[in-house]
Amino acid sequence: MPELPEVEHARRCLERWLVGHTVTRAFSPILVGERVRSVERRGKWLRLTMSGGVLLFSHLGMTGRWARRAPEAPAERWERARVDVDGVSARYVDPRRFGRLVVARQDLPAWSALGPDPLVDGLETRALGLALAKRSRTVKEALMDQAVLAGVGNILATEALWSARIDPRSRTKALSPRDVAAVARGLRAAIARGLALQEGDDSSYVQDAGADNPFRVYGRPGQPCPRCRTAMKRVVLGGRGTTFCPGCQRRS
DNA sequence: AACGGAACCTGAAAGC
DNA sequence: TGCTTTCAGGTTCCGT
Repeated sequence: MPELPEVEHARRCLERWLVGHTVTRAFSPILVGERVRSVERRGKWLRLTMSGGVLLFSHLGMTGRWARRAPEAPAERWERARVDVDGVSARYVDPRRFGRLVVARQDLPAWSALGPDPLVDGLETRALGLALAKRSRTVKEALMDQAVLAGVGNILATEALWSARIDPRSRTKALSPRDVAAVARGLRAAIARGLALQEGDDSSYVQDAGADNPFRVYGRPGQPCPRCRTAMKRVVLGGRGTTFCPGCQRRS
């Protein structure tokens, strides 16, 4: 689930595997011979800074992940790229190919345009309220706007709005300061939960095919709301499936 | 400028 | 069983 928690986990993995080491082999010759200085994250983007100032941006799209392998290990199924240092090979695997890897000398526009990152910059209720108020769409769509808050995707938005008891179709303008505070709390909790799910020396998905859904609301239309037992509904907002409880999520 | 919708690509799960 | 449809954690482009 490449949303903020998964990407943060990927960041920590890449940092552990690569920082301080020199690239011995990579998908781009520009990277070979460079030492990896740092691995940063903003929203769903990763930025690796190399000793010579070269930058490597990585976005995991829908199905991307980084996996640690031995340099001599065969290519993974759907492996798209690799970055090797002494003894460690980081493999980029992405079945759907929505992810991106970009070598650049300057920050990408997509990176620079990101709004505040909840972990890097903190998630302030007041700033969130101001950003939301500028949009005239539904709260759910506004939360997923990367310029409002970097890193929030379909799952975090869905879970946070359920926590806040707010109907995802509510208009941002209609939210009270209390509502915004509740959304902020919901997001912080969802991010913390997401991070707690991450484990292992691999940025792969926690849930392999067939594993059970670790979320309370996301992906559970038709099931009883964990809070009030009303059957949860699925609607489409901004082209994305959205699950919510019509019983206890209020429309503002 | 802002919004909805299609496109990008591939696989898994559900439906018939 | 097998063929078809639907859906998927994200972004970007295009036409209105």
